[in-house]
Amino acid sequence: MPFANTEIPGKFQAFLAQRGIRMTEQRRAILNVIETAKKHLDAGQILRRARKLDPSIDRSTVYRTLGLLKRHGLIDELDLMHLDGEAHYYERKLNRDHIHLACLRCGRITEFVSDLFESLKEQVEKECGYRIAVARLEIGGYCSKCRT
Amino acid sequence: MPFANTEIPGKFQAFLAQRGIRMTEQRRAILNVIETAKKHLDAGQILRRARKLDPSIDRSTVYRTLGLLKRHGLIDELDLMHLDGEAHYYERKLNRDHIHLACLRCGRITEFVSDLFESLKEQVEKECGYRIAVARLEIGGYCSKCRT
DNA sequence: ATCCTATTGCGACTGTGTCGCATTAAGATG
DNA sequence: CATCTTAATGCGACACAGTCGCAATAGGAT
Repeated sequence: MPFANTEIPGKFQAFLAQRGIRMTEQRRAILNVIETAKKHLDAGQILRRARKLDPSIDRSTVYRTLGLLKRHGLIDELDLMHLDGEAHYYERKLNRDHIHLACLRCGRITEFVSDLFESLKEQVEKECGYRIAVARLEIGGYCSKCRT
Repeated sequence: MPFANTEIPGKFQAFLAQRGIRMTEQRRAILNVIETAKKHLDAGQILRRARKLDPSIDRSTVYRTLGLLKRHGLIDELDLMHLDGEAHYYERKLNRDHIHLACLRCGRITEFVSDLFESLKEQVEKECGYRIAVARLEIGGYCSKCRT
């Protein structure tokens, strides 16, 4: 994922072990792919990369593992404005939420961290009485290079 | 859609006519459904309701019309955290953007308008050099009734 | 080494969304 | 009002994401 990888690889595995969740050959491969990815991947891409590490892996195992990681809050699911098909994209969840900007012309994805975003979430929790689990802000527009 | 319907029904039709876009029986039915909807509908629901007005309408016509309305910025496409399947939901685009809150337990959708959201978008445009076309903030969490 | 059970692969399935093509009908024109 | 052009439609077939039940497999605790 974007943002320099400051996480220790293997963090997922430790986290899951701590909860008594069984570690398998297939999960190791999938976790590895997600933890070392340098861009947002969809389920199909994760499958193809994981198969290079363990060719037997099935599509449904990827979906089941993504579900597991989502449930435990280790990854976030993104749409990235569906620039290319209907698939979802995944990224490691970091300490800090960030906004995703998708350029509707060149397709580049930019990430942006903002204190205003944090304040906005606080406002929502207070004024709407919500306990926020996931906050996804995705913006479609034109980047500085593509802006007419 | 939520937010009291302050729009004049038929606004879509006027807008499209002004651009020389052909008005058909089918489109009238679909526009009618979207303009009078009191909640967020997905393509399948729009199809079923439109068929009550004009039983001949085909699925692909609904998708093509939704595409048309999207391209002209008359509707917004939402995911609503995919609480129920993978479909997209649609709503009339209003003058003011709003945030969608989806309760992960009871499934209720709440809308929220915030000046902070507007400031955040301005910040993104300035600091990232983006021209924003669509901004979608969706929050999954637990509403005041469902919060444990 | 054994055993329990979580996890897997497989196959079949559902549902969303897309597309090409022949037909139909909007609505502009005279 | 009749004619004509072409945008829009219905149909069918398709691509692809994601899900699920079930029998077989393999973690890892004992």
